[in-house]
Parts: sequence; structure tokens; C-alpha cells
Amino acid sequence: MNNKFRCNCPITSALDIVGDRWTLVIIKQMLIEGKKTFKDFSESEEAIATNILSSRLKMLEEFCIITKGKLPNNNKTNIYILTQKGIALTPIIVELCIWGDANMRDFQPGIIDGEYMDALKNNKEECIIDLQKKYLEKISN
Amino acid sequence: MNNKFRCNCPITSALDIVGDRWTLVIIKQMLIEGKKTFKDFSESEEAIATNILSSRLKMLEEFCIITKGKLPNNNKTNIYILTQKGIALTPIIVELCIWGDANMRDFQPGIIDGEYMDALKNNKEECIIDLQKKYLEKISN
DNA sequence: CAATAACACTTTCGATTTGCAAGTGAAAAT
DNA sequence: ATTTTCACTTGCAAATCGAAAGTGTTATTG
Repeated sequence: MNNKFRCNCPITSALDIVGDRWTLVIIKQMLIEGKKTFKDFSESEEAIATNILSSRLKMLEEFCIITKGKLPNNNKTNIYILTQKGIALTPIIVELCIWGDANMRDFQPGIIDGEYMDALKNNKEECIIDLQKKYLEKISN
Repeated sequence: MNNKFRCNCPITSALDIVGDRWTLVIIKQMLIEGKKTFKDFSESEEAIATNILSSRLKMLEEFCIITKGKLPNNNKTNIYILTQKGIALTPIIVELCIWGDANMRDFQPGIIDGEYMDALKNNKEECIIDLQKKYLEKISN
């Protein structure tokens, strides 16, 4: 197993895992859009290719950011769920959202905010806690 | 000019620009490590290749995240400076730092925190403001 | 029970990107 | 005048990406 990490900086080390075109998009889809199956992800707006999706899910499982499981009455569909490490990425997702909303419109005028955006601008910290709480509720039943 | 953007989500749009292996590492080096010349970046711990560095600096300039300039008495060395859009990435860098520090040690035991880490854990918001203020001071003289 | 559909991948392959090394040209220092 | 420094650019092999098609297993439908 070769070392994925470029150096001992915590920021660079974080980027060694989540710093690519797709990883945080998948996390976002789980956390905010409630996606949890391979099909959910592959049918997303972002149109991720299935081979890339497959390799990213595998990597995220290796680094304990998600877990792969099944529903009791269904032996076909895999269910992917964020672990604590994964849920802890919420502040990063939220900050990306705020930055993208505020700074990318000049180049991407089509940006459409979700319903969460207003709340996010008003009270960021509360919003982060709320997103995490809602995700935990969603997966616990 | 082809469209870089995958869809209308602000998070995905942010990741279309800063979601790669190197972009946020460069921003971090500017903001936290005070790097500002091509040489500074190319001699970094992370060891970015000069062709990649060159293409990223060009891209960041296109998207108005950095500006390229010269010092009055030096016509050789280029000085790269974060714009407001660039400085606004501070919260993302900070959150990556916190997440990496808290969650990557299992896989990267070598992680070494900078002096800013303790302050960061105690008072995140103040730390973000402080980092931005210090950067602005640094470039204004 | 047989046939079909759905799901979760895997494989293939051409295109793009990465990363290393070497080279270039202009400015600054010696 | 020569050497060094800086900021790139070029060339090339290796790795990764992305679109499409294929595979195998598990529901579902008639």
C-alpha cells in the first residue's frame, strides 16, 4: 500500500482524500440530497460515470468516511451511509456552498440555491448542526 | 470556451474550480505560509510540478481568485496575490484543517499542526477573521 | 416457474491530465 | 561579460477520466 499523502500538513492531508472532482460531490449528495444507493448517485445532475463512482465509494469506505450496508428486506440494493468522519465534513460542504454562491455567479450565472441557502446565510453554525442532526435522523429509521 | 460547470448547484460549481488536487494547496500556501512567487510555490513541501503550477496559476487568475503583479524595483519576479474572492476561501481552508487534523491521523500519523491549530480549535470564527486580516496586512506593505 | 427488469458494478478504450526531467529566454547579480 | 536566478515551456511516459457496453446477481411480473 503506497502512501497517498504528500506531506504532514493537515490541510494537504485532507485534500489528499477529499481534494478531487467527485468525492465532495458524492458527500454533498448524501448529506443534503439524501442520496444513498448506487443508482441515486449515478442518476444525479452531475452525471458521474459509474466506474468513477464505484472507485470513489470504495475509497471512501477504506477511509471510514462511509459504510456500505443493506436493508433488511432487500438483498440487492446497497445502502451507503456517512460515518462520523463523513458527517464531520458538513462544515466544509457548507463553506463551499457559501463561497460558490457568493463568488461563482460571474462565471456560472445559472447557479440555483437550494431552500437551505437563506438559512445558511443567516445562521451558519446553526445550519451546520441542523444539517447533521437531520442526516442522523434520516438514517436512524 | 467550453463550460467548466457540471450543473447549477453552488457546491458543485465551487468544486468545478477549487475541487482538484492542487488548487487549494496553492491557496493555503499563499494565505497561511505567505508564499507569493513561482519559486516559493515550486519549492514547497508538497512539491508541485512546475507545469501544473503554471496552469493552476493561470486558471486562478482567469477566475479572479489571484492577481499577478510585479514589485516596483524587480522586473523578473512575479508576485501572486489573493483577491477578495481568494481571501474568501479562508473558511474552507480552515475547515479542511480542522477536519484533517481530527480525522486523518488514523491514516496519516505524521500530521503536524502549525502554531495556528490551537487557536483554531478554540475560536474558529475569530481565527478566520484574524487570518484574513493578517494576509491583508502582509500584502499592503 | 420463466422471462424480464433493476441494480451494482466491471471492462474496454480513447482522451485527457499528471508528474518528472530537461530546456528556454529574459532579468538580475557578480 | 558571464553566471545565476526566475518563470516558465516542452516532451514524454504513466496514470486517471469518462462514455459506452457488458456482466452477474437479485427482485418482480405474467
